Amino acid sequence: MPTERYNAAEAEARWQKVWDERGIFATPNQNLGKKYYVLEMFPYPSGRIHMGHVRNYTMGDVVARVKRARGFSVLHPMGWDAFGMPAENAAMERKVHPKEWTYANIAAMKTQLKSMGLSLDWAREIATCDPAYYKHQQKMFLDFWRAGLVERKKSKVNWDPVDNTVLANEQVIDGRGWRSGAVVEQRELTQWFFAITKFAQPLLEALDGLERWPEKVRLMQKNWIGRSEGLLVRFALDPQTTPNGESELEIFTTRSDTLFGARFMALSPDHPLAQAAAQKNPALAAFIAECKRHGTAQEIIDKAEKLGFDTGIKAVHPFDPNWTLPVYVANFILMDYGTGAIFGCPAHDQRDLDFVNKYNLGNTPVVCPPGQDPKTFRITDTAYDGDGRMINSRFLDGMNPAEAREDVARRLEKENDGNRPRAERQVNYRLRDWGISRQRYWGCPIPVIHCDKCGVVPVPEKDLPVTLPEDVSFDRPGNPLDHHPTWKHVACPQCGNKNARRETDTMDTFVDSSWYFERFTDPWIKTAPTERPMVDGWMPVDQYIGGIEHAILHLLYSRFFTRAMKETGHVGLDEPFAGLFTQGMVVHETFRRQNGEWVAPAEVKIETNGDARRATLIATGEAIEIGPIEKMSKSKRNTVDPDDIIGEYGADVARWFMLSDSPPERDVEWTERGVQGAARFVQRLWRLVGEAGDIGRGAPAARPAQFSPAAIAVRKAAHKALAAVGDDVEKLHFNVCVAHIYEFANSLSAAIGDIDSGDIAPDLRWAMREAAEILVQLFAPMMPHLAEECWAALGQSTGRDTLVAQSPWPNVERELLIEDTITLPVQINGKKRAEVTVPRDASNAEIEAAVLALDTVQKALDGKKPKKVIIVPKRIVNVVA
RNA sequence: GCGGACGUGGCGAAAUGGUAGACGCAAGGGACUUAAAAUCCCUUGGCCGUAAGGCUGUGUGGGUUCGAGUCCCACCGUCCGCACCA
Repeated sequence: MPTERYNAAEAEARWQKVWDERGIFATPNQNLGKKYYVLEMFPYPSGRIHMGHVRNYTMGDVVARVKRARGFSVLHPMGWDAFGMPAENAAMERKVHPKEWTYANIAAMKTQLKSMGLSLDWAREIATCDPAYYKHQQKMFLDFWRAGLVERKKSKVNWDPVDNTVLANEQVIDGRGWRSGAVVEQRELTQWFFAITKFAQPLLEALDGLERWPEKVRLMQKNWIGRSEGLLVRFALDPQTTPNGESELEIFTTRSDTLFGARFMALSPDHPLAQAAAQKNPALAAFIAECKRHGTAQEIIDKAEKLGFDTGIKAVHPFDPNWTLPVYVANFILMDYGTGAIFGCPAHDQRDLDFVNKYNLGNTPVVCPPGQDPKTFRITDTAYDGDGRMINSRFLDGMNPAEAREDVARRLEKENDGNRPRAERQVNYRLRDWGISRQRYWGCPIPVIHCDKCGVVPVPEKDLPVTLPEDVSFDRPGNPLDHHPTWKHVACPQCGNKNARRETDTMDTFVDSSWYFERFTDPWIKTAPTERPMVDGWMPVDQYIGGIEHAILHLLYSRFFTRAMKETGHVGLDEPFAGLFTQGMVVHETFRRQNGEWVAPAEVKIETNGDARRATLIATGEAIEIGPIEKMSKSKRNTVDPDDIIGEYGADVARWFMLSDSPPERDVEWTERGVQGAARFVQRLWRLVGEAGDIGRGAPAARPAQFSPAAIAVRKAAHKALAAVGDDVEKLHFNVCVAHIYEFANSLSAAIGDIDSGDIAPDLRWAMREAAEILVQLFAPMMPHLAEECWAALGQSTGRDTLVAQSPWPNVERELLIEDTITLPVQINGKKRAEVTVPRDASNAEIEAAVLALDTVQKALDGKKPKKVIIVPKRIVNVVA
């Protein structure tokens, strides 16, 4: 057995080559048998991997390697989310073509990922910017369109007047464009939408079935979809007061029980009735213009006063023809929720109360809280939105609000306003349709042609893909596709009109990432997005792993997309991800110079003196302030480059440390001390396996029939660790797996230390070899290179020539987990006072007798009989004195 | 404002309602060494005690239970998500 230090750099490259040459991680699309699909969220090719990637892909790799060892056909692919803004920014800043920049980044990052030793099937690699990929996306766009899942409609968008582009809500910071800093305008543009709202209800309902998703993510999606049940009520208007004789106003409410507390009606500034009234009322027009000037940025909304303008229109209370309500236009009513109009019940809605208090409209409480006297209950500054009894509400008085809502709904449903009921029960969702149009170059072209005669015409399938032109210029602001001299000018595929134009908008990059996991199941098929037997065989993804930041957007879009693909025949399932795991971030201390400048960890030297730590700048010796621990980011310069770590310590050390310190869903702090601890353990394992292997070398080939107590002890430790790691890895408790492996290594070291090296019995030699092999197999998913090296060294003595990456997961011998005697803690009145050791199969009566015989118990009982003796089998005994 | 999660040694953390602190890091002591590195051994929640041992201890206060870090209620603190949604 070798005794020199394990040389990670040399060994890792060597084993990666072996895996590669033997192609052991390629998963053929045949005889799937027991399948397991493990996937990490694919990266954006920014140019370099970061520690977050290392953590994410290590977790996925552990799962993939364990499942492979357990006999599953494992699909574990990797690809590139390759479209997006940064490539265009690079083009503008560095005069490099987005495609060139993107593919150079992919090449660089692929080299980095390979150095991590991930068990990926690179034969399935895809890049979303490849026409061979986005061709199918365009095909599905057209399929969705035919299926009524794509709409083209006008909508308000965030428009950056400097960059000349639409911005997503996330790209608007304090009302300004994140890049240009320009004040963002609200513009009405005709955009392409995916009709995700058509699936609002199924997307909501299916959340309950996603049992292997974090509760947090399910809840976030539930809130995002935002279902609320209420009543659509048609208020009659006094036509004398409306601009064009309008006689009805529809509102949506969830509080129909408070109708008798109504004091006013309010319209969104964008409401048609408000717009019509403004035509005839310049002051109102001015008010509406003022409302629109205010952005939708959060800060503005928080501070904005509730403002209204009385239109002079009068609405009639649905239960009293003689009761009229003033109709206001108000700045806090959203046009795109409900009907864009409300009735205001100030006593039970804080926002409405603020409004009436400003305009002196008064309020009537209609729900009396429990314990309050209805005669004296008043509302002044704080609305009451709790439960209680109805008051001041005629026929509703005495009911609780839920009963009142039901009563109101029943009455108004029956009442008829000509041919329609006065009210209808309605469900509203907060979820909006997904606007996918982007005025950008580096994205998937929307396969549509605009013809003056035929309107909007789909690109015929034979003409797909619509590819991006490569000769584009980024010198002018705006969309290069629009500026291109020839690209957009085409003939209409329907009528032949020579003056038709291509759609120059491209798709949101979230579309690209909404189905890549389905493409991975057969990335070779050229004629369709998916090959049904394959996609149906592999899907769903059994374990998806990624950051919590995708809890809503990516994961909701993907759920929608899979449903849309099912409707158009591309897949056979609704939910793409059976199991989801959201991993925590990698965080690091921050360092600052006296002048406030951030300093990178590599530039800082840290000295410790007892518990005190002192940092200095290596270059100058200047004292450095050690700041808070924060997410690794370029701006704070607290990043650690995976290449540097892999170069210095090896990939196994990086992988082990990423798994060892914190539970995977929590943030993990990257520390030099921690990395060194992992590096020490790598060498320790190398020595330990060597020592155990030496002892095991003389072992008989066949399993001995009998084992000595020493051999049994070794075997028990091995099989206990095997069982524990096996369980915890299924639960993704990698940090606990790491602890079990440490524990096993410690006990194996101790066992070796106890052996008298003179004459070692064959059964002990056999047990040692078994233990060493189990140890290697346990850490192999986490430190695959070291494991291969150890496995090969152990194999020398038996002539075995296999890869640990291809060896089956060992079977746990359950009988080794059972002890002959068990030691039970003994409590007296719930406090632990003693221990008692009894045979495993002792009866409760025997245990009780043994416990009552204990000195401690005798003393505590002081001659009296215990009130009760509780015996929890194999757990604990509690004597109640 | 609404919703959710979390709170355990000096630190990262374990713990199906059943012996709190496994495992790692850091720290202290020791062995080996001319010395250092590397490695190995011991100690390490707090308080009292020479010791045996005792008391105390999972943010705070209550409760359920034979038994609570774990379940329930209230409060304090931290973090996250959503937010003019009718």
